[in-house]
Amino acid sequence: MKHKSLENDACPVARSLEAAGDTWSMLVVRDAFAGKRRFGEFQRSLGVAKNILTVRLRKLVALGVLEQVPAADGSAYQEYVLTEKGRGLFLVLVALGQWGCGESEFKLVERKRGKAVRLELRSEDGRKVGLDEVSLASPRA
Amino acid sequence: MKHKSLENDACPVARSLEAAGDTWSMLVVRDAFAGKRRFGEFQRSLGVAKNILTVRLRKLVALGVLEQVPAADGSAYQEYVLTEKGRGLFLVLVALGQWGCGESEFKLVERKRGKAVRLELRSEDGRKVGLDEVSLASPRA
DNA sequence: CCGTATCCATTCCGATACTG
DNA sequence: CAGTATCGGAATGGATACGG
Repeated sequence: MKHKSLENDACPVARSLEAAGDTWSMLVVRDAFAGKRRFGEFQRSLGVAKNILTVRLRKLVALGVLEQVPAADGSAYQEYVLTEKGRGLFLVLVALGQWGCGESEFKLVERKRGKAVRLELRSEDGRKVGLDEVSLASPRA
Repeated sequence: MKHKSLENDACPVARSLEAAGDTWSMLVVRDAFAGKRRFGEFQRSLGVAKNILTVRLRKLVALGVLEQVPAADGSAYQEYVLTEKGRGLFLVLVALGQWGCGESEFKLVERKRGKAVRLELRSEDGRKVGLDEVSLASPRA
């Protein structure tokens, strides 16, 4: 049977994995957040085969994470920039980064003041909430 | 060439994708957070082939996300439970869930008070920080 | 019930060559 | 530079059969 597409799964986590659930997509997004826009920039940064990159870029465009805009330098090519939806993946990226660093040495700073910023769970009234104090009431999670 | 392992990549995002960057691993983790522990529970919930599940469980154990413990019911089998490290993936799961729901209808509640909880960026002194106010100063991101 | 083993189809990925 | 085309090998996934 064909590999099940998660795109229409009831669980939002599963749906999100459509964009995050392969080796390269999130790394492309990471590079996009780092300001990369051109095919060659992604290709050299990631060391991915060009045909694979082509497919991934197309998929991210189809998912509405990236959009193609005419190159700023007047060349005949496209640049790939994050959409509003794509920028929403920032929290996912930060969560992955924090976890990969064991919760301590991940460097995320507020531009204006240069102070460290962290990802946290907060209740509606702004109180900090611990990982073990919450329950997931999401569909099929 | 062999598929590049991200395990030793300089970027923490890339390293985390070793655990999150395939179709099934994060869904297994999601189910583990939902209280599932047994091979068959995962298998029926995910509809994944048993051989693939075996491989994924082994990988998550090897990565220190899950650990095997003797079954509570005295059967000869194992149960798979989240380690401390594995529980750290909760923020990643929440980030994916929030994104999949377009930032609104994701249900995460504080157990004690039943109030909604959200994932946010906060500066060291507790101020809420917007997505566009921060910069990533992480290696290779 | 909990896996392991095997087989086969599909997909993914990397390398290379090629085009404009 | 920015892709497209093609190829082969590796990994992934599904189905099923089997054994503890």
